[in-house]
Amino acid sequence: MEEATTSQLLRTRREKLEALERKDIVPFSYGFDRTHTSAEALALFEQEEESLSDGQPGSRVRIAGRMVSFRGHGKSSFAHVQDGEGRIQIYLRLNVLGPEPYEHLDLVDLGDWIGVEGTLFRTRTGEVTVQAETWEMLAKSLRPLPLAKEEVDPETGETRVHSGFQDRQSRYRQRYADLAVHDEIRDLFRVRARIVAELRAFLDERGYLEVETPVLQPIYGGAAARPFVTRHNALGTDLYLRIADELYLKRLIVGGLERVYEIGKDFRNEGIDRFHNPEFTMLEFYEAFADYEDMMEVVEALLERVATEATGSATVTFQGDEIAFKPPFRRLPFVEALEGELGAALDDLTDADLRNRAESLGIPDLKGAGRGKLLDKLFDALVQGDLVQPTFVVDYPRELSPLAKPKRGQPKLTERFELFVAGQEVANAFSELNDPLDQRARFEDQVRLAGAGDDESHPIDEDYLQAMEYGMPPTGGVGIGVDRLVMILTDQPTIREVILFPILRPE
RNA sequence: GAGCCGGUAGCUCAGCUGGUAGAGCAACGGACUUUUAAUCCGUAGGUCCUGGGUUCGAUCCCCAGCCGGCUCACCA
Repeated sequence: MEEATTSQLLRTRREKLEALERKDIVPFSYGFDRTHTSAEALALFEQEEESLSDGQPGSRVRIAGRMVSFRGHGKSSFAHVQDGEGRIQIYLRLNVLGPEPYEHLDLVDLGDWIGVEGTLFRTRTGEVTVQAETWEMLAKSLRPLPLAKEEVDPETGETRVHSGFQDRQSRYRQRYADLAVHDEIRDLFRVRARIVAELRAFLDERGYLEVETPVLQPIYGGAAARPFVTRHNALGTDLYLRIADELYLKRLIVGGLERVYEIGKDFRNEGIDRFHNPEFTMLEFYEAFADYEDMMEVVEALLERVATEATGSATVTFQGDEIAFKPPFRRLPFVEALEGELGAALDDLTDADLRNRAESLGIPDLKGAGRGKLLDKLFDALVQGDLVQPTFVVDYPRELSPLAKPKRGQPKLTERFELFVAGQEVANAFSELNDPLDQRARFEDQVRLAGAGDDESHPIDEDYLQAMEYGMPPTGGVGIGVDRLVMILTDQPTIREVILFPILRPE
């Protein structure tokens, strides 16, 4: 890389760097005593302007940031400096700065970090600006940023972009440049942080304890997915990157931590598309003495609050659909929804009937699929996509839910719900199975499925069963896919837009 | 994994079924002390994704590969 940087643009910047050094100007400084952010400086002048007499300068400020535009006019120049809160214009005059410092502006490029000290004033065109008295180089940029140049059409108000940084691949691979150049991308990730902070605040207020459980696990479980495998050299053993936090969090419930939650990365060794990244952020929370009905209410309150705090409204627009996070959300029993689409009672349909229906819908890969998987596939194909408004699909078949308690009065079903929004699964929850004998039987069913070719079924976790044998209180548990929630709340079409560094094939 | 589309200057893109490339912005030199898409004059900048093939000649056509986008599949 070092030797390949022979392009004219890169060479020019190296030469400027060398010229700075020859003039004993430190190109990479050690700090800068900033007194105001750009936003603070602008606000300050707005506030003090009235009390200033004509021509009297405003307050003295020291601002710092990245130079993102420069307009030289001979003996004076204008530039914009961008910091974490926005941009502010600086005005540089030969007779204010002095000949040498003004000349040295020739060695500044767009993208350089500079610090400026000066007084605030308003230009003829009305922009609050820092009249620079001194400036210093904070960090030289040796590579041109793909800075866009925008013009707002005075008649239509439309913004025309003269150049920019559009290529998705480049944006994701060089997220630093994407962020440096796009205000809206920085804002997006601030909203994401706000969403996560609100999730925490909500749970903290309700007495949930935030915990951390292992990412490296000797046995994976808690979801149906293929894991990543890694190797611990000293132990001489394989470990799995977790596919869910579930089984460890429920061990903590056994231990008497009655409300726990974890926000962390899960890893699933599956395909990548606009709703799936191999590592993704999951929130799971568990509450002793609650059942899935209680958890639906918690989820409703949580989402209404997070949506409101993050976006200003409980109603958001996602890809053209208005989505209202207004409790109560619709409840739709799984079996009822599926029977409605199939036009028959599930009890009247054999596995072969279901398989035929699935095949006629063109659902592939049905080899080794048991009744549970067939039902699930049919649900995905027939029902899921229509669930645009927040909808709790409730009471899933037992075969699909090896960690959920049987439904009271309907033992073929479980007390489980998934929340669908915009046709996508956003949350998954149950009345947690706390009968260790039943749990062992469910695990054994899973092992049989694995034997039949289902490579996503659970292995038996003896330690988890042991924990449950000590006694696990009735518990409600919920998992929420944070990235998908962020997508919906920020109206982003792909999960990659809400993950700072999404997975790409290595270059 | 399959289908379709794409990869050309730092960025955004154009390039006629073939004659070894252009624009805007950015850059460089010059003029300009309140501009804001600054303006004006001038200059430079390319592994046309990679490797083969066809051809007198390939950014263009063919084959293979790499990377990406979209759709589908996979993903309780």
